[in-house]
Amino acid sequence: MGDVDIDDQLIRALRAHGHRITAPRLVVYRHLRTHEGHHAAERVHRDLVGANPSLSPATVYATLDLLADLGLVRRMSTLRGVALYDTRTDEHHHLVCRSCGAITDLEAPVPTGGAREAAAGHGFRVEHTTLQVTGLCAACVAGA
Amino acid sequence: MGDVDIDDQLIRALRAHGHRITAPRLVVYRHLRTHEGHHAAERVHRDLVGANPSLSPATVYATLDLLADLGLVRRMSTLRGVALYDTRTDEHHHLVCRSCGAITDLEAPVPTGGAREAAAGHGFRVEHTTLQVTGLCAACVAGA
DNA sequence: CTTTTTGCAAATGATTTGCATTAAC
DNA sequence: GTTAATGCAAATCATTTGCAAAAAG
Repeated sequence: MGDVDIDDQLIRALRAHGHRITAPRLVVYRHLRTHEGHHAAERVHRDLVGANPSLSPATVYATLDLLADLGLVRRMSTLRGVALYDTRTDEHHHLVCRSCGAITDLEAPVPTGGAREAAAGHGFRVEHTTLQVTGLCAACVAGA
Repeated sequence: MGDVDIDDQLIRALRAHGHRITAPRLVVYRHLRTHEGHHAAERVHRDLVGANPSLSPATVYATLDLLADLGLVRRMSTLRGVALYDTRTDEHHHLVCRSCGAITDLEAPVPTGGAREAAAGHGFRVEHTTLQVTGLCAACVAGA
């Protein structure tokens, strides 16, 4: 996906929801789309402020939340403190190391039909499911 | 489980790992075992400080982490900010409302064999798996 | 006695907020 | 022109830390 396509995708989503197209939004979204993975707001700000000296942390925080609301990224659950935004919005799973905190994607089939049915039975409107696999990553098993 | 049994369970776990039996640890653990659910450290402190005026927040934080390390409770992933401790340590799943933030237990069969195999293939030592079902809870579907 | 644990107060660090200014539309 | 969005600084809030005093073993 080229920069023009990335911009287009964001612009369409913003327009569709009555939001304005602004420079910070384009900068943040381009950064995410060219660095797929799990992003902390503070880190995004640090990565971008060099080339965009006027970009404020508050704007990065607001922008990431907006992108999540637009469905362009996904706010992740984390074991501790910092909020993370996942550039992937498709169904996938996570390995979470309880020792070093590393979070990596896990590609595996996880039948969630039963869970979705049970959820619906409680009147819950399911939007997404993801399996969290916690334990020790290979590096931590070897090390500690 | 009576108070004596609760104390016994904690005392055994502490002894097994070379930790001391202390009043704050008994107080916190009794509270958790008599109020099953998802607990924030700050809330636990507020709930207990009335009857235990000298109990400090720092001790509650340390105690909850210790209980998690002992495997008596489980540190939960949350969408935002506050850390939660789950009194359940058995395999179960969570409904997470993205509107009101409510987290409720979900009883449903979720075959995780494929995920566990895939994790092991990456050298990951799996300790626990849990499905996060995100969306809108019944109340929020009705309300907003 | 020795070492861990506690409680307190201060520090930390991510995130949010208020508000005047700027930029979209 | 109007209104939303930005940037800045200050505020917030959960959590952690340093350290002397207290308690466990």
